[in-house]
Amino acid sequence: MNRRSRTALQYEFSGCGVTMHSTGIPLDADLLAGLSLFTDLDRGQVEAIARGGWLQEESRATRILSRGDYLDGLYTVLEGHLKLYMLSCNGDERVLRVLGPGDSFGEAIMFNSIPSPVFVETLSVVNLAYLPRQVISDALARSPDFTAAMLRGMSALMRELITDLETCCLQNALQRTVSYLLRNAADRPSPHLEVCLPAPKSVIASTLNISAETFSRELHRLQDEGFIEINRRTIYLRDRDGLLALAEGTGRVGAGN
Amino acid sequence: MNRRSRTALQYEFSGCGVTMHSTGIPLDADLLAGLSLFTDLDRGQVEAIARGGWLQEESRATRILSRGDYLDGLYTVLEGHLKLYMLSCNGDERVLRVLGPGDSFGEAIMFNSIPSPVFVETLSVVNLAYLPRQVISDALARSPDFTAAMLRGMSALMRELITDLETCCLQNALQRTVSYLLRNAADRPSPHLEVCLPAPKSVIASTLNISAETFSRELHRLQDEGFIEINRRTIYLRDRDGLLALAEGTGRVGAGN
DNA sequence: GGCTGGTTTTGATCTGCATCAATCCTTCGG
DNA sequence: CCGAAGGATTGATGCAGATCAAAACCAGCC
Repeated sequence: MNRRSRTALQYEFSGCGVTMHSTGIPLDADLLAGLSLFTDLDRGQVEAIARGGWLQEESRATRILSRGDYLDGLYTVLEGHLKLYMLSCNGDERVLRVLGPGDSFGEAIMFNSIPSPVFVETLSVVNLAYLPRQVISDALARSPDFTAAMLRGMSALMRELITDLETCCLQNALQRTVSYLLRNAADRPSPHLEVCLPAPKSVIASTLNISAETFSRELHRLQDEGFIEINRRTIYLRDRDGLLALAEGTGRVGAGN
Repeated sequence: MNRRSRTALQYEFSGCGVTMHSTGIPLDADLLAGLSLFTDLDRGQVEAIARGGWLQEESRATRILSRGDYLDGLYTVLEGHLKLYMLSCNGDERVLRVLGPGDSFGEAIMFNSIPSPVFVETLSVVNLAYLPRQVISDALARSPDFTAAMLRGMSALMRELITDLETCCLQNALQRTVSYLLRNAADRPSPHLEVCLPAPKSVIASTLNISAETFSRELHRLQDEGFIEINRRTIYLRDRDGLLALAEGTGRVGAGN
């Protein structure tokens, strides 16, 4: 079950200097400058950050961070996708979120020097920028804009976590299913009301914290009532307003009796 | 359900000879300096912050913040306790956390200029420091230590939210109860294994996402098995290792048959 | 075609916890 | 001392969703 893999921690112990590591691949400052966290920085500062960090290329299904790990820096995703998840004591996996380019992780662990509460694993080939704590601290001290961007980013994350908690604590299985559909249909242009599940139904169910069976049942219940139409992994929304009402808890769906 | 109460208790004290801001009562810099957020600041900076903000005295059961509200500053608790909670569509209350002296709220709303996803209400008479955004921004720009403290605080909050998610998604009622006890006993010096609940049991139960009845039952089950001892709102941990095992899922507790 | 491995569906059953309801136990004010 | 009003406890009952089990579906592949 535990696929062993090399993590960034290897670098931390490889040398005693804070500045450059012979093991690290240099970062491209242009790449960094495009990320929202760094847009407010001037060129020189981005270059300083790029010099202080390094690129990490990871293959698919590599564990980057385990529960309990410490981190003396943070990661920013340059390319690819990762999942951030927790494990229950009996091995159930609960995916918290999927990270993509521009997302960061490790801030909370770094700033507070606490062990990671979560696992992070690649879902594809991934390019990461690793930025040691000192580099971040320097940038914070030098640029109020960077500080503001950092605080905004963490605030946004907190907001998402609260939404997750809300979803998982005070919505039932039907509402969670409907919310998911609406959330992911919203990405598409307005009349194009279809959702293509990016993963097996069992994985989607896991992110909604319901069993695959229940997820299937709820979807088919929605289909029977004419709210949606299911075709393999593509789901067509036929009655968006009805679905919205269901998500709010104001709508009604047949009890199946 | 909504107990209306006066939000302007402050005026009773307005005649004490201190000149008033039109907006509020001046803050005591000494009080602020004692809070973890401000310990790293030098005296002059704390005084500047105190001058920029003001004291807000609130009576019990007063709503400070509602879902959807915007906030152009943040609150720090000086005295008393508040609950930060969400409401489901059918009116069920889910308490996210209980705030006490030294805790802050509103950062995420302020830094990101988003409407509040949560409600905040006093559980007792409460003294709050309100600090406008500009005051905080100035302090951040002036003091890297303050920035660091702020980031640490937000990181700690995020950590707690993740723990909450973990608690509520992959632990059962007994484990949640035990985890709560262990988490809050850890604060105290090592041999002093007692937990004093900062709020009525029903509020604590809500933060654990279980009903008050279930919470009571689990506590008494633990007491019957000799793991803890209950005395009003104080709970003595008698078998910490046993409790740890229970939280991990490796321990066993009598099924009551 | 038939075989294999993975995903989805469907039905039957089980169970943890909520909910409802009654009682008891504290404060606290008069 | 009584009575009222919140908590806290305890028991009885119900239900949403998990779990178990089996079938159906759906590739790809020899």
